[in-house]
Amino acid sequence: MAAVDLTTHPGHLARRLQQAHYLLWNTMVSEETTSPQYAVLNALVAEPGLDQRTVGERVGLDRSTIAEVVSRLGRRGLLDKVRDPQDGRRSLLRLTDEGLRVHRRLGVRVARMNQVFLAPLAADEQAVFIDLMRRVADAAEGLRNPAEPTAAPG
Amino acid sequence: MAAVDLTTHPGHLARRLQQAHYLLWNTMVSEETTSPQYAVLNALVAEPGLDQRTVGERVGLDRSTIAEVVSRLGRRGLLDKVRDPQDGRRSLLRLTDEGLRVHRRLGVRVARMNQVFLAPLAADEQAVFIDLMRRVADAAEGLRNPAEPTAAPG
DNA sequence: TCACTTTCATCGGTGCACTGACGATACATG
DNA sequence: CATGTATCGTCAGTGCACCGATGAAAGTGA
Repeated sequence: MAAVDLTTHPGHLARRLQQAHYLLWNTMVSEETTSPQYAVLNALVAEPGLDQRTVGERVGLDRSTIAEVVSRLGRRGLLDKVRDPQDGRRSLLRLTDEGLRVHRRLGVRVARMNQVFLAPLAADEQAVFIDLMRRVADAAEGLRNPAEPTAAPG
Repeated sequence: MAAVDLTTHPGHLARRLQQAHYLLWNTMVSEETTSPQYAVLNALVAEPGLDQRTVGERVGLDRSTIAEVVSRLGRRGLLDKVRDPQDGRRSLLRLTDEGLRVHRRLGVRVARMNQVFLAPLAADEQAVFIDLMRRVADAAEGLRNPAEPTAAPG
């Protein structure tokens, strides 16, 4: 009695979606470099020397998680980490040549995987899907950062 | 150079979506009972006495993960676990009264949270979103189970 | 009856993700 | 300069999610 159909629950679907993507990534992109790790590499390609916290913010990882991911990437020699001489609290990150190589090599496979992932949808549906996911994710993340008022608050 | 815009990558969005849902769940539904745990409770409300592996299949958890989730629920006294006398490999699961109570109590909050989660979308968009997520997730999971041919294959 | 194979649960290992607490550094005010 | 506040990184703890290996139980076939 009172059991619910979870296939209509967006949260449950989001979880299944993420798991499906995880598996697809493992088979089509890389078994060594995970999707969050690739996101970090990508952020540092765009902005070399960025500090750790900001990288985490860019890719959607909190401070604890970005610390672990960065630690793994550093252990594999894909990035260097140095204290900011201007601000001793910050860690500045920069890709090594090997990090750049890995990022470049994975790029093609990531694009292929995205195609396979979205293949069940028609082209116009794919665009709608991306848009809807982004709007929901943005809104939910906005609930967490409770305002960030540019103008003066009340 | 060659950095990519991750906000157009469905996998990255799926991860952010799942994280957003995780946070919303924690604040609006429960800090003790997680979303996967609720899914297990729900599956057992629908089919009491189901075996552990099938429950995992219903809610999208592999054998290792369902074992851990069931272990936590059992430790909290929300379900009972007994060996199948007909098949000594299987574990049969059944909710306790407390498990039923928790499931019933969370139902209302889950519905409220789903509304908040989907609030940024118009009503018709919400239906489309659910449909698209389900189709992508189903297809990707289908890639894993390599056929299950009902009729004779080629 | 005796292998062979399949299925289920468990265990160890890895990785992501959160919370809460901590120490170090920086900044802001008096 | 000293005190208080905010920020950054880390650590400990919990939970989900995967893989591969192992062992127990069941089924299959010679």
